[in-house]
Amino acid sequence: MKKIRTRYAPSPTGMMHVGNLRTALYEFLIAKHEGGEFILRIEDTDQERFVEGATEMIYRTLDKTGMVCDEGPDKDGGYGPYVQSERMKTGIYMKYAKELIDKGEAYYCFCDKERLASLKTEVVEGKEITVYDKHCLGLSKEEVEANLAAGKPFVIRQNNPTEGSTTFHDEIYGDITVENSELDDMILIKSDGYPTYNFANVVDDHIMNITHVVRGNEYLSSSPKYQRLYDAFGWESPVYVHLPLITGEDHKKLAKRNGNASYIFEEMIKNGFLAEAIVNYIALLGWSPEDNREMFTLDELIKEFDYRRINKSPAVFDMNKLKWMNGEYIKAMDNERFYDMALPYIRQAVNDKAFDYRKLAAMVKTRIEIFPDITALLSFFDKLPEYDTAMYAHKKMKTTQESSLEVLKEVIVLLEAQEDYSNDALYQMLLSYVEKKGVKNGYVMWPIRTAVSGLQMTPAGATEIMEILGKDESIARIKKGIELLENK
RNA sequence: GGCUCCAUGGUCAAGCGGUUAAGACAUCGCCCUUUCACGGCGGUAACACGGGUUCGAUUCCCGUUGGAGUCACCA
Repeated sequence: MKKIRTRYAPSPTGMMHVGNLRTALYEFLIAKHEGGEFILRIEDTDQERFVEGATEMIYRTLDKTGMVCDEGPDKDGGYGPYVQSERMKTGIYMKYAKELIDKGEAYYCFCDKERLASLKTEVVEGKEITVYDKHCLGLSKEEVEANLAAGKPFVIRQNNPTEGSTTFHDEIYGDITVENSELDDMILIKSDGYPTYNFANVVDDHIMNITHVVRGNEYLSSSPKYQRLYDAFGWESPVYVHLPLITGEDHKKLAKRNGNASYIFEEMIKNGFLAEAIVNYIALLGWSPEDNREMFTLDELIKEFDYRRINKSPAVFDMNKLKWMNGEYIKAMDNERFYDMALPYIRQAVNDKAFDYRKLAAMVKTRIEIFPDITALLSFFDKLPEYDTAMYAHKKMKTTQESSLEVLKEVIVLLEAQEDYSNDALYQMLLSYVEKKGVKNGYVMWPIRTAVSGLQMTPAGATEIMEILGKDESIARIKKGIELLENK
């Protein structure tokens, strides 16, 4: 069997969102699952939309996610160049377009904007629908020559039949047939000499020996036109794998432009998501393994990924579930790596106060989903928040404001006498107090924790917090609590 | 609007003619606990509708409805 070759062919026109990333991932997995090759090709045929730095960002993203390509602009595998603007300089697109003209499968078109505008027949949902009328197909050879000689601007259009139908086969969606009369004579070569995406794509995929064309299903309805191109050239068509769309909460396709920044990969990384978690999550958007497994490393995905199990229906991107998964990755993370990643957030939360950062890191590790969660969890260490004394009353702990005041007053004496402020020592000390008093742990711990944190919930128990805070600050906070309760 | 595709809980998703219709997130409750979290246990919640085919349809076919995609000298 032929070695599988897939390609990721982004256009450097901006940010990469999770939809693009998922396409790249599936292309990567399909190839790697069968020991094939994954190729990166930059499709920069739109000179107007080109964005400076977009190509570098694509490299960074692939690098960060571990999708190493076998061939690409910086890794020649004998099929280069891998950037379409460079390929164009070799003249291949024009050469192939002319071959099509010779075969009668394409033709020169000299129609100007005005004439094209007059063709616009209707407006649907704000979009103008134009169907080209094959006007220039009727030009004689002499007229074409004369126009060319006069330097008149031209485009080259595909010449599609007006009768019959075209069918192509997709691995996920099966056979898809479209009436040829529905096929517009799309432009192959633009008036600036650049090929359109449609044309460059087919030519390059063929020349580069791409065996599996994997792309989003927004291309499904135009695929018959690509199929006609393969047929016109007499080329064997590739295996098509169209992927179900990923949508936002609104069930609409993720758009790169005017899209929601929260779906852009780099933004997500900035916002505290892990690349591994994102990759794992999007792998499951449109595909599922044979068993019920959900947690996969990239290598495990390569092993398990069978593209025949790809879904047909679109999938809503669920930020909630990604957060959950991110939390799972954080919990499973190596402590050192977690510490390094958490440190900036910890320092920010405690305003660079001289606490034991490692202990703080250990406290929050199992309690966060994304790194910025750290701030809200730890900022009380920096500054005791204002709080309502009603918090001292807790039904389950059997505490009231009065009982809390009593406990705090008794305990502050013990705490002042206490020298060892380690968690264990404090806990033992308080436990013996609890025992002497003949109450439940929470009866004592709850008011202390409240006084020392001012919060309903904290990432640690009372004694752990005091250990971090140290003797002076702990006592100051408890005194403050006593004061509040006395003056309520 | 034409064309194309899709249709299992709020979301992801298993199922591929006979099942008590899995599992995960979210949600709710209980247990554990120095609060919360973690962890454990459990609950609520789905085959869009109507016709066929069949002994039997979530599963196959047709239609309806609903949703999405597309209709550029953008990719």
